[in-house]
Amino acid sequence: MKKTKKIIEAVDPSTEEKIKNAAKIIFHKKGYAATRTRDIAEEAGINLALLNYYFRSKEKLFDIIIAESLYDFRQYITTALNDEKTSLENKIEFLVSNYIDLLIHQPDIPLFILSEIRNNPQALISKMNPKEIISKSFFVKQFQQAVKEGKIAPIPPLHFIMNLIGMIVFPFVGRPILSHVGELKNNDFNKLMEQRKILIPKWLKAISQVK
Amino acid sequence: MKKTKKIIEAVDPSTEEKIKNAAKIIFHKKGYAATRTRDIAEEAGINLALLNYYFRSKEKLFDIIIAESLYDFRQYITTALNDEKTSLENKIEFLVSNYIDLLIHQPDIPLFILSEIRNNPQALISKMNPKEIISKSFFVKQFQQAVKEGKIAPIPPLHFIMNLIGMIVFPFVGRPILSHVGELKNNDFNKLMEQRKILIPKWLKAISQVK
DNA sequence: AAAATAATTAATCAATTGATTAAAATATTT
DNA sequence: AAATATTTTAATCAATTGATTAATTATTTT
Repeated sequence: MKKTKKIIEAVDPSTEEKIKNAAKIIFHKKGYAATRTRDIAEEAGINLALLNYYFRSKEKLFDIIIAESLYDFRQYITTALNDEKTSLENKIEFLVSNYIDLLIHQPDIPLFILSEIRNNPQALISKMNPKEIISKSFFVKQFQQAVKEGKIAPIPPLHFIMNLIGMIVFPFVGRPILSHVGELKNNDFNKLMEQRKILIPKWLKAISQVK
Repeated sequence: MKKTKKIIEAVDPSTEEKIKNAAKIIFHKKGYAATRTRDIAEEAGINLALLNYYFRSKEKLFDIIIAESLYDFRQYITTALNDEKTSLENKIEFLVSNYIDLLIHQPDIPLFILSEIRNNPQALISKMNPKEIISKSFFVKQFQQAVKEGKIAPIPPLHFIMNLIGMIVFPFVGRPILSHVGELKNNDFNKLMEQRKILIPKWLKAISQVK
């Protein structure tokens, strides 16, 4: 890393990648404050000094990890919300299904992002810029059109968003409690989430008829 | 605190209370790991040593705070779920309304509990013992009866619980994002939550008809 | 092969932080 | 009022932790 960045990445990204992968695991699981750089080094199987050698500081490494997490998080929403070819219903089905898939593979992302936002709301929110994602989306245009046509009850759209995201995300955030209540094994939980891929769109449809 | 505990509490609880109140604010806002005992002392306006004088350690103080938070959290559910006089519908209305009231006054509780559970799942879950609360509740008996009678679609009850708690809790957990998306002022958010007191029971009813 | 560059390690530093101590101030008891 | 007990404070300690340094090993370039 001393002279040119390009050379390192071309030559041998393995150490750098090892650190990033380890950092992602630990940061996601414990959050910024509870994470020790020594934990990351141990998880990565490298000397502690290498962490600073490649990433300068804990904070800079963290910034990279959370930026990538936010990117994943955004990507699944934006692509789903902006397909101009699909109907409103299809969009919801697509969004729910993709989102649950992401969370099955990276279940710690929501609580990680939400608790880091708590510590530093402005910075992180401006990075994910959710207002623009949603308000400028093709989805919202279709939604407003559906309200106009009387196909959807005229409640504030934010309620719909809360219900949509909440029904997807909350099970993952509350997973330890829910697994305990339902005596779920690892796989049982995922099965329930697979069911929700089908059910949530139906539920949202039913909800949108309530006045 | 040196000799008899009773005397202190009787004589002057104010310092002890100041510390507890400050600890609650800081722990709720930042979580255990990110909280410095010095932050608590400053918030309470007392000398740092007094924290250890009254509570021995950061961890013991934290245990007290989270135990009380869990107690509040439980209390609102258990009382609502176990009134044998009310109907299923009334119980849900009552639960939703009470719960939202609690969260309007203590909006940091859910994310606080959820992120601390992430760090120490077994200990905290055994303290709140959600399985017993729910499975032994009168509510569940009524719910199962309603399914039998065909009044509710026969989906796993856990889905219903996820939706119920998720619709109540998620807005508070995702509040910074949602407020940004909806350009909400402090009071706007609370107004939406007041609306949800009425809407969530209706939505749950609509959902329970979906098959 | 020699020189130069990059990666890795062990040792150490400095700041932070939870906790303690001994003395001072305040309140209570006799 | 004197003696005793309790509360509060300033100073300090010891462990943790993010970060650096200087020396060593590995790799690349000439």
